Order: sequence, then structure tokens, then C-alpha cells
Amino acid sequence: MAERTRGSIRARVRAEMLDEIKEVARRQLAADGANLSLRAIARELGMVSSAIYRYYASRDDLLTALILDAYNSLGEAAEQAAAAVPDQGDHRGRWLAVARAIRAWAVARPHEYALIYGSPVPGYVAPQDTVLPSIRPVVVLGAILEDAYDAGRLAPADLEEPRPVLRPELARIAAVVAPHAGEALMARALIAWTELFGALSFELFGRFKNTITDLSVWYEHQAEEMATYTGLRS
Amino acid sequence: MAERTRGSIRARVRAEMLDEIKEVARRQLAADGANLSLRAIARELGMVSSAIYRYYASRDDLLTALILDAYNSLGEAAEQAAAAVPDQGDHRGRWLAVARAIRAWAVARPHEYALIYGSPVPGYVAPQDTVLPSIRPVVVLGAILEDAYDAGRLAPADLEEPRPVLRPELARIAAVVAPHAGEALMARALIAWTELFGALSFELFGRFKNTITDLSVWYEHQAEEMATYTGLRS
DNA sequence: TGTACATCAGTGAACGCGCGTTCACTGATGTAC
DNA sequence: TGTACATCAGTGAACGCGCGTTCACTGATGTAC
Repeated sequence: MAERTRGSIRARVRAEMLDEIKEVARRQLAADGANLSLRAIARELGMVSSAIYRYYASRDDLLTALILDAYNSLGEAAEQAAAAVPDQGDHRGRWLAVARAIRAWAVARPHEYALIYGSPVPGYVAPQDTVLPSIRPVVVLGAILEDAYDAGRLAPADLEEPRPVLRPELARIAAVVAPHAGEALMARALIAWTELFGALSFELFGRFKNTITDLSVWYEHQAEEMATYTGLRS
Repeated sequence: MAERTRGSIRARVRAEMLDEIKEVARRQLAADGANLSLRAIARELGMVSSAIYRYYASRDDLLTALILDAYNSLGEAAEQAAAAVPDQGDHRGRWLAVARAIRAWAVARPHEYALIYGSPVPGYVAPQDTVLPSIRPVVVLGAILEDAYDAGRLAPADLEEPRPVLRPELARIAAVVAPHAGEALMARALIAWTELFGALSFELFGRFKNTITDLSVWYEHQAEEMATYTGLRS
């Protein structure tokens, strides 16, 4: 109780401030391209630059917080999209809904996408605790495949066993993501996953300039092809 | 002749200097992560920072030169790989050789890869003349598909027509890359292309840390799957 | 072949800017008795 | 309810650094006659 009373107001204000700093940081990333400047953030907040250090121990700490937030926010978007599709055996529909949600998230926050899926920030080393948040979308997609598999509705064409060297590693991933499905299906799922994020990177980093204009339809096409490739027939 | 004599020595020295600056820049990109600093380059060359301006009008100009070089060097690697496979109807083999060459190029120069396929450099706008060099690898892969198609050896499974909205754009790309193949095949080729570069980005940007260790074998598997998906049967 | 002139690579100082981080401090807000 | 003390957000100055770019200059190399 003493614990809860002590600082209950200060603690709330503090938490708001932690959030506000991140908000401003995100806005500036969006505006300036990609350079995160503590001084610029402090300026926008109307405080002196050293005041930021009451909230984040260093620039890297703030960056870590932003990266964690980005992973979690993408993970949540994926989870909500999966949950929003009624669970009536339409595995392909659920998978596609998640794929769509991932793109929607990325298109709305290209700079946060770049933070977690772009080229690494020079000099920055991600701490270990980004691992779990970072795999949330994979886990969501994996669970859908697992459901489909258990329902006997996962039937990829011409499924071949991947090379022996890869099997133990694929098995280890499958154990976390889709334990029943097995290595060969896991390999396909990973390839689909890779393709979708390749597509988003191409789109967001401007590689489709003057090539394909309706990128939303093109992504939808890719997602459907990848769903089929993974074995989710309609 | 006057033209050729004039500065023939100076011009040669100058050309060497232009190259050496780029060399040093590339080395520093590799070492420091991703920050290109004219002053640091000048320092390493033992000259004063303003001397660089005799060779490149600005930092952006140097960056453009590096990006152009990277595109051309990747394009050349792809072209040479294609040319090295004897033209005896082994289209799949040729396609895979090019895919392998692209990865080899990227793995050897991760920073140059990041320059052209990573998140955009803040504040930098690519000039128009990067377009042609940038599509050289696509053209190489397209030509192989075109050959295979003409030889009646391109037979993807379950080929479906992409949506009407996409067809004109796909047709426009096909016209440049593989005119006979048509839109549906072009769509598959683009997806395969996207997957391969997604795989490279995942690998080079560290997204497969602690997940798949033998990334060379994994890439090979992906390339084969994508070859099959595109319709190149063995 | 020799001289006058033009070209141009490289110098060194300076401008004006931005950055992350530290440190001793003030003053308001909360806590304990 | 009132007072003494501890906590902590925010200040302001400073350290030490790096950057891109400009500009007037020196001196060597090339060119034209």
C-alpha cells in the first residue's frame, strides 16, 4: 500500500512523460527520415536536453524502447486481426487477414517498420529481450497453420522434404511455432513469411517506384499466392 | 587529339583518385556501420577535407557514385553468372546460378547491399539514372525465363491469371524483361525475385540470428523452391 | 627549345551547425513523525 | 494538522567531439606560341 501510494501521482506523470518522449521521437523519425536526436526531442518538449536523462539513460535506451514498442504494436495488430476472423474453419481467410493487417501496420508507420526490418542502425546492438516480441507475428501465423493442419486442411502441392542439414533447425522453429506441422511445412511457412516481408521492404523502401502502382492489390495477390504455396487452399 | 592529349596524364591520375575515394568510402562504410563522412575519408587519404571537393561536388554526389557502382557491380555479377553456365537448355541451372551469384555478391558486401536494398538514407534522393543499372539483375533472370518459355520448358503448376487491375502493369514490366512470357508468369517471377531479396535482407540485417545457422543451404533451398514456383522444372 | 600563361590539385583557416553526456544546482512535490 | 527531511524533475553551463561546405591561397603541371 505504501508502495502504491508512494509516488502514485508522480509515477503516473512519469509514465506519461516516458510515453510522450517516445511519441515525439516517433514523430521526428517520421519527419526527418531516420535520425533520432535527443536534443531535438527535448527542444520539441520545451525542456533542456539533459532533462531527457531523467527518463532514458541514453540514446540507445530510448531506441530500444522504440524498437520494443514497434515489435509489440505489430504483434498486437497481427493478433487482433487473427482474433477478428470468426473461428469457423476458414484458416486461409484468417491467414490472409493477418497478412493484410501486417501491411496496414507497416504502411501506416514506415519509419517504425524500417526500425525493426530495415538496415541495422549503425552502432546499435539490440538487447536480448527483443526476441520474444519480435516473433509474435510469426507465432500468430504459425498457430493458424497448426489449426489448419490439425483440421486436415493444410495441403500444399508437391511438398518436398528440405535437405537434411536444415531439418533439425526447422524442427526447432516448428516446435515453437507449429509443433504438429513438421519441417517441410515449416520451410514453406518461412518462405511465405520472407516473401511478404520482402514485398513490404520493396514497397516501403521505394523499390517499386514507377513499376507497380497499386501496391495494395499487388500485395493481396502475393499474400494469396503465398497462402496457396503454404498449403492453405480456399 | 588535342582533346586526348590534354590532361591525358592528369586525367588518368584524376580517374584513379575518383576511384580511390570510392574505395576508401566503401571500406569505411564496412567498418563504421553506415555513416559516410567526407572528413573521415579525407583523413584516411592524408589530405585536407576540402580537397575531396575537387572530385565530388558534395556528399550526396559521392553517395550517388557509390550507389551506381553497387548496382552495376551486382548487375555484372548476375550477368557473368548467367554467361558462365553453358547454354544447353539447362534454364533452371542458369537461373539458380544467377540466384547464387546474387547472394555471393551481397554476402561479400553487406554494406553495399544495404546501400541499395536497405532503408533509404535520410535526406538522400536518388537521381533518375540509377534506374537502368538497378534492373540489370532482373533483366538477366527475365531473359532466362524468356529462353525457357521459348523452348517450351517453362511450366509452373496451377498458374492463375492475376487480377485485371494488375495486368497492364505486369504487361509493361514483361515487355522489358520477358516479352513472350506474359503477365501471369511475370507475376510469379516478381514474387520469386521478392522472396530472394527478402531472404537476403533477413540474412544480412540479422533477422535469422539464432534461428537458422546454415544460411547458405537455406538460401539454396529457397532459390530452388522459387525456381520451381516460377515454372523452371529440373 | 623556351617562355608566358592557364589550369587545377591540394592547403589551411574559418563558418556555423549539431550532437550525446556530465554535473552541480534549484525548487517543487511527496513522506514520516 | 504541522514540521523536517528525502526524493526527484528540470535547469543551465560546459566538455569535447564531429560534421559539410566555402574561400582565398600556393605551387606544380600542362598548353600555346
